[in-house]
Amino acid sequence: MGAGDFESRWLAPDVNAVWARFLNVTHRLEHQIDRRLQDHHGITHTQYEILVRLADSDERAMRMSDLADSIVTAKSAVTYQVNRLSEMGLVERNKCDRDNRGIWVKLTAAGVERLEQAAPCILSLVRELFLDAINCDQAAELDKLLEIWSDNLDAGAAEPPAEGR
Amino acid sequence: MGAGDFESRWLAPDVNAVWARFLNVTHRLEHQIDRRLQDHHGITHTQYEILVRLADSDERAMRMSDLADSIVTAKSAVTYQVNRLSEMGLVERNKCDRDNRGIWVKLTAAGVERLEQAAPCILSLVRELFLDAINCDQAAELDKLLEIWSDNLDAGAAEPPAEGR
DNA sequence: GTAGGATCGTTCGAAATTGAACCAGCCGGA
DNA sequence: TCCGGCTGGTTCAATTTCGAACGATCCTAC
Repeated sequence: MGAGDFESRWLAPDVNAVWARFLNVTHRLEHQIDRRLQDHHGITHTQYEILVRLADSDERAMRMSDLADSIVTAKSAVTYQVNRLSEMGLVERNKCDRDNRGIWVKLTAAGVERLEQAAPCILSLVRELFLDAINCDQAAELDKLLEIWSDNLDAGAAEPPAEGR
Repeated sequence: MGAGDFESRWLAPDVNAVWARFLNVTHRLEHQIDRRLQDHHGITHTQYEILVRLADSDERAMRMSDLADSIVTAKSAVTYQVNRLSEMGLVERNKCDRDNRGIWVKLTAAGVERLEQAAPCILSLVRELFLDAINCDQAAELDKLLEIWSDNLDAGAAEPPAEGR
């Protein structure tokens, strides 16, 4: 249904309810995962995500800004967290060959080990809370939705000044 | 960068990928909304959520702890944000009749007004990014998923010490 | 070459979030 | 009545995040 402008009935019942539920669920999801990670593995969710992205990459290394894009945070937050991980010895900061201003963040052996401890625990939690209980059709549907949303977000980010506010 | 995985279906292969995508999408979604709110309406997403919950409630008022449950944050964060909103004159802190230790947070006229300015803008963004592009079937499917996840989260939160594995 | 603009990563100050400690008021049972 | 435990909210220090400003490097056009 197109029909863009409804009047000041800003609380169209469905939109608001679904959206509120969505926010509630995603927040609680992240909260539980974060807690598990901190209690059992001594790292935050953000730090865990960094380790995962590194482990998934060729050479187990990435540039700072790719890391910032991948996770979705400000660059300064990545600097902060990578320093923290470096202090813990889970990550190594090296110069980037191709680009002298770049930093090549690399997973250390200790980093791999820590991740191998944490990942099964977290993945099983993710399955338990998020994936196990939904069937294939729902999963396929979810995947479609994620793709659509992702495209929408790309488009939305591309047109910042667009149209009459 | 996704690959077409049709028959491997859903199970083992890419829990990680779907989960990563989910996180990425939700973070970007919140980020864009937050930005719009701050740029155009001078409040953060958290503050906006507080105003919305209040507006949805009878008497346009709520207890602090209900607010904390509704949004998903620590109680101290609610204290902080409600103070901030109170300084802005969008919200009023009163004693609670029934319970002397309670605080009755109430939307002011200015709060209603501010919300009525912001809400259409935000809801249309939510529709644009999140809802418009999915059809009724998908929306229904999503709603089911949200319910399942919500139940899972309730169950997961209920059993803190037990660990199957 | 070289100037101009974009990109990379850090630094800094301000804001937000968290968890633990804490006080005060509620509630149940002896 | 009184006493322990529970709940509602606040405070405080510590952590994390953000955005803007910055120096350095890359890149393209001239």
